[in-house]
Amino acid sequence: MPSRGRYGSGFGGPCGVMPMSADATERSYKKTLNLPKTGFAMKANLIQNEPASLKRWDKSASYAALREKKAGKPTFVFHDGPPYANGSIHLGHLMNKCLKDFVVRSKGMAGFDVPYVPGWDCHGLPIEHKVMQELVESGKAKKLGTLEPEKAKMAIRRECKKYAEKYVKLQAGQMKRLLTQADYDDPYLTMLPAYEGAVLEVLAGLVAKGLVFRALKPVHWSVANETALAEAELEYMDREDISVYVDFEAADGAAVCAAFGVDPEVVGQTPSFMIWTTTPWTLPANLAVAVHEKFTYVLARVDGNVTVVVEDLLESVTKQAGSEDVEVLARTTGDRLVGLRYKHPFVDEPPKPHGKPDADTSACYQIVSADYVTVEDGSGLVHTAPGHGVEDYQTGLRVGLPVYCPVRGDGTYDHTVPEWLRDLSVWEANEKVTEHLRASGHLFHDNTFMHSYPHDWRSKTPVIFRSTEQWFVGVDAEISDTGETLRAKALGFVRPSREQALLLEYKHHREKLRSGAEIKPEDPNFAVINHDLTLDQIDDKIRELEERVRASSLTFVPEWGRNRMRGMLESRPDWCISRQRSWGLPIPAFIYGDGSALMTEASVRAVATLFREEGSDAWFTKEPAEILKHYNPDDDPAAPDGFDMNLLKKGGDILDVWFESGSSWNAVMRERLGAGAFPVELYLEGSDQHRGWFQLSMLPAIGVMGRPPYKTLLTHGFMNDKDGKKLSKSAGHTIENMFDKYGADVMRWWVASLPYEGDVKVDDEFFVLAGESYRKVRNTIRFLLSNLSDFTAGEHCVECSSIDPKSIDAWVLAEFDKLSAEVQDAYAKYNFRRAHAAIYNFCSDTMSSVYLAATKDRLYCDAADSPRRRRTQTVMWDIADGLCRLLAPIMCHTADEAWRELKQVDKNDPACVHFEEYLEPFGLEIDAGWAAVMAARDAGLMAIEKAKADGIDNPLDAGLVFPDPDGVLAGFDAVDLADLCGVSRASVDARATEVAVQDLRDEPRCERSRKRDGTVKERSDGGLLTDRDAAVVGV
RNA sequence: GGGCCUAUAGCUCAGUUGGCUAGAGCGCACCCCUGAUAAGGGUGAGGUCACAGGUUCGAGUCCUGUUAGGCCCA
Repeated sequence: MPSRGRYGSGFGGPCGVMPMSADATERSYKKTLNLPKTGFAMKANLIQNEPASLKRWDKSASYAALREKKAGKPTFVFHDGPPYANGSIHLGHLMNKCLKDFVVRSKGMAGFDVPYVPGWDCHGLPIEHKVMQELVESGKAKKLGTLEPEKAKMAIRRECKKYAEKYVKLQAGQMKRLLTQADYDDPYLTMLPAYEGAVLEVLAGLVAKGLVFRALKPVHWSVANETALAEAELEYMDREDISVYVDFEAADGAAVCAAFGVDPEVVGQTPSFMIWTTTPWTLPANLAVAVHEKFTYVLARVDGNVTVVVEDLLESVTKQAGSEDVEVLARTTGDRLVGLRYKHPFVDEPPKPHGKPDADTSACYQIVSADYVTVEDGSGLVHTAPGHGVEDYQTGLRVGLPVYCPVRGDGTYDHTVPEWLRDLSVWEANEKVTEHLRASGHLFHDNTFMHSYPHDWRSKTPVIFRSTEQWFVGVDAEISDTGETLRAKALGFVRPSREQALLLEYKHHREKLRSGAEIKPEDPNFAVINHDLTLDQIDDKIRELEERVRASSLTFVPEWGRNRMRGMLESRPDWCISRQRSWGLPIPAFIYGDGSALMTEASVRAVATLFREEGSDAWFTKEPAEILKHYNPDDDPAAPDGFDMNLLKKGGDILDVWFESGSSWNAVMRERLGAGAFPVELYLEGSDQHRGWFQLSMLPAIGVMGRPPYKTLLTHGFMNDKDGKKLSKSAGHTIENMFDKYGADVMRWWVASLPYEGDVKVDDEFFVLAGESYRKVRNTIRFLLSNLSDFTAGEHCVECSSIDPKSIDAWVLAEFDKLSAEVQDAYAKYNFRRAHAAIYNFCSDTMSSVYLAATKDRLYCDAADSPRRRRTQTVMWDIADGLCRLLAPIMCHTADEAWRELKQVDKNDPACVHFEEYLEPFGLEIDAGWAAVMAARDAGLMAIEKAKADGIDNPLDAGLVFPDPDGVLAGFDAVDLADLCGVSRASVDARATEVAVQDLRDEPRCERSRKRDGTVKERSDGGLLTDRDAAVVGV
C-alpha cells in the first residue's frame, strides 16, 4: 500500500519538508518534458529595445518602404493638424499623436495605403515674442531699432525661422520616439515657400469669390512709430492720467423718469447719465453708453443735479467728488435703461466716419447693454467709442454703431471733430476736453491718478487704441458663384441630415428584427419603416443611406462635436485675417496713396507664384514692381482703371496663422496627393479645434472648393490631473522624463485604453498600471512563443480543416475569429479602447486562464511530435501571428518584436509586422455544445473550490463528474474537459444534477505529468507513470 | 455669464432609441501551483450609478434644477 508521503500532493510532508528522493525522481523526468523555451524575454526593456526597432525600421521598414509595399492598395487619406513649433511635446501631444498613429497603423493593417504627412505651424506670435525676448536679453534688439523697418523685420524673421526649425527638429524626434509612423523626412512646414504659395492661392480663391474685404477695427497703436502693435510688443509702465466723471444729459428726461417709475415733476429737471473714463481724448468718438442689464441703477440727486449711477458705486463716486447732498430718488435695473437716448456733451450730430458719408448713425447716442460693465470702478455706465476699444468695437458691431476714429496715425485729430480739437494731439486733448467739460457744466468730477498703461516697447511712448483697416473673410458675405453665405453653407454640412435620422431608425429596426422582438404599431419607427422589407433589403437600405449621409453631411466622432461646431459657427463673427506682425505670411495687398487697396485674384496668384519661387521674404526685400513680376493688369479684369505699378505701396499686414494652417488641405493634401485627396477622410484633433483648425480649415475650403476638406471629424478631450483638475504646466510631465521611465509601447497601450472623447485623467501611477497590463499581454505572447520553439510552421502545421469541431483547439480558433472581428470593428470605428479591452481580455482570459492552462499538459507531456501537440502548436502559432497583427497598431514595437521572433526572422531580414495585414478568419464551425462545455467548466471550478473545504487543495487531486442530462457533454473529449478545469480526470453522468468532485488523493500520481488519471502504475523503470507518459518515455 | 462636455466599486472604465440580482480589469483578501517563476491559476469581499426633483408599470439610461470639473467664448 503506497504511503501518503509518496502519493500525496507535492508538499505533503510536515513543515513543508520534501523527501529528497521524490524531488530527485521528478527531476529525472523533467528532462523528458517539452518545456517552454524562447528568446523573447519576459522583461521588455523597452527603453533600450524601442530605439533599436526604430533604427531597424528606418533602414528597412521606413515610411518610403511602407508606401512601396502598400502601393496599389486603396488609399485612406488622413491629414495631420500642425502643432505649434514651440517647446517640447507634452501629454496633450502624446495622446493626439498616439491616437493618430493608431488610425494610420490600423488602417494600414486593414489593407489601406495610408500616406501621412506630419506638419508644423511655424509662423506666429508665440515664436516672434520668444525671439524678441531673446533679442532684448542679448542686447541685439537695440541695434534692430536703428535699422530700417523692413531690414529689422527681415532680421527678426531670420531669427524666428531658426527658432521654428529648432523646435520642429526637437518635436519630430520626440514624435518618432513615440513610434509614430509618418513622413518625417519631408514634413510640411507652414513657412516653406511652396506652402506659402499654396496658402496665397487659397486666399486668391476667396478673393475671387468676393469673400475678402477690408474694414476698421481697433488695435494698439504706437503714435511714435505710427504702427499697430501686438500684445507682445507692449510694455506696461506707470503713467499719470486724468480720470473724469462726466454727466451726459438725457435727450428725453420724461423717458428716463418713466424707466425709473418716478414723476418728472418730482425730479424737476432733465436727468443725466454719469459716465467715467480715464481717456478723455476718446470722448469726441463717443457713440454710446453701456450698462449691465442685471445691475441696479439709481436716479440720484447729487448736490442738486439729478443723474444716473449704478447703485453699488453711488457712495464711492459722491465721496470722491466731495458731494454733500446725496438723495436717491428711484431705482431700476439696467435693462430698463437700454434704448434711452442722450445728448453728447460737445458733439451735436453723430459724426460720420472718415470716408463714409453714408454711414448709418441712427443707433448712436443711446444706452446699450454690455456684459463687461462692472462695479469695480467708475460709475457703472461705460463710455463707448467703437473706434478706440476692442470691447467698444464689439458692442458697436452688435448694436450697429459705425466705427468712428477721428484720430490720425500721428495721434492728432482729423477734421471731423469740433473745431477746438482739430489737429490737436490726443495727449494735449486730455486736458482740453476736461476743461471744456468743466466750462460747459458737464464735468461732475476729475482727478489725476497713476495707473499701469501700455507703452510701445521700442519707443517707450504710451500707445493708444485706434481703429485701422483690417482684412476680413466675410462669413455672411454671399459666395459670388452660389449666392449662399459661408456660414449658411458650413452649417449645412454640420447639421444632421434627414437621411441620418432615417438611418438611425433603420438600424434600430434591424436590431429589433434580428433579436426577434415584436414590433408594435405604437413603436415610433413603425410609421417610418416599411415592414415588408427583409433583413437583406434593410441592409441594402442602410448601406444606401450611409452613402447618402456621407455625401451630404460630416461625420462627427463623437457625435456631440456636431452641436459644438454648430454653436460656434452660428455665433462666429467675420474672420479678421490680418495681423500687424513680422513673423508670418504677408497679406499681398498693395495700398494706393488714397488708402484704397489692390488685392485681386490675379494679383494674389502672381505673388503666390513669386513666393513659391523665393519664399515670402521676397515681400520684404523687393519693390512692388518686382513682387508683381508675374502680374499683368491687362489680363486682370479686376484691376482698377489707370493702374500704375509705381503708385503702389506694400501693405504691412501678415495673415492670421490660422489662415495658413487652415489652408493645409490645399498646401499639403492637394499639393502632394492630387485632387483625389480632397476631401480627406479624417481630421483628428483636440476639442479646442472646433473653433480653431476644424472650423478655420472648413471656411476657406467651402469658399474655394464648395465643401469642407474632411469627411469625418474626430475629437479628443484634454489631459487633467488625477483629480480631474487642469494640468499645471510645471507638473514636470515632460515627454523626456516619461521616455526614461516607461517606453513608448506602454504609453501607447495606456492611450489606447482612454475614453478619449471626454477629458482624460493622467497620473504617473496610471502609467505604472498600464505597464503591468502590458506585461500580461507580453507574457501571454511569450508563452505562445516559448511553446513553439520546436515547431516549424511549414513542417509541423496541421490542416485547419482537420481540427475536430469539438476540440479545444477549434474552440480557441473560433474565439480568435471573434476577437479579430471585434478588434477590427473597433479600430474601424476609432474605438481604440474597445480594441484594447478585447485584446487584453483575450490574452488574460481566453488564452492565459482557459486555453493555455488547459493545453499545458499536452504541450509539456505529450510526445514532441504527437498529433495532438502539433495541432495545438499549429493553433498557437496562428494565434500568435494574428494577435501580433491585431496588436501592431497599438504596441507597434512589441508586436513587431514578437512577430519576428515567431517567424524566426534573421537579424538582417526586413520582414516587419507593419507590412502585413489582419489575418483572414479561420472560419471554423465549432460544435454547438461549446456553450454547455464552458458552463460546465464554470460549475466545475466552483465545485473544486468547495471541495477545498474537504482538504482537496490541489485540483489535480480531484476528478469531476459533470451532469449531462442532454448528452451534450458526452460527445466531447474527456481529457479536454478535465484539462479545462485543471483536474486529473473528467466524466459525465446523464442522471446527475450537479457536479460531483471525486477525491483522488489515495490514487497514485504520475511522477511526470502529476495527474491521477487512473492509468498510473509502476513502470519498467520503477517510476509511477500514466499510460501516456510511459509511452512517451518509452518504458 | 453663454455654448458644448463629464460625473457608475478604493482606482481606471463598460453599460447599445428605458427592461433579469448594475458588469470588467487593476488593487485587496484567502487559496493553489512552483514545469510561463521579477510568472501562472482559482475563489471572494467591494456600488445610495454626484445631488434634488419629475416623466414612466419600470430610470444608471429620458426631462428640469443643483454641485464639482474640463474645453471654447465673453
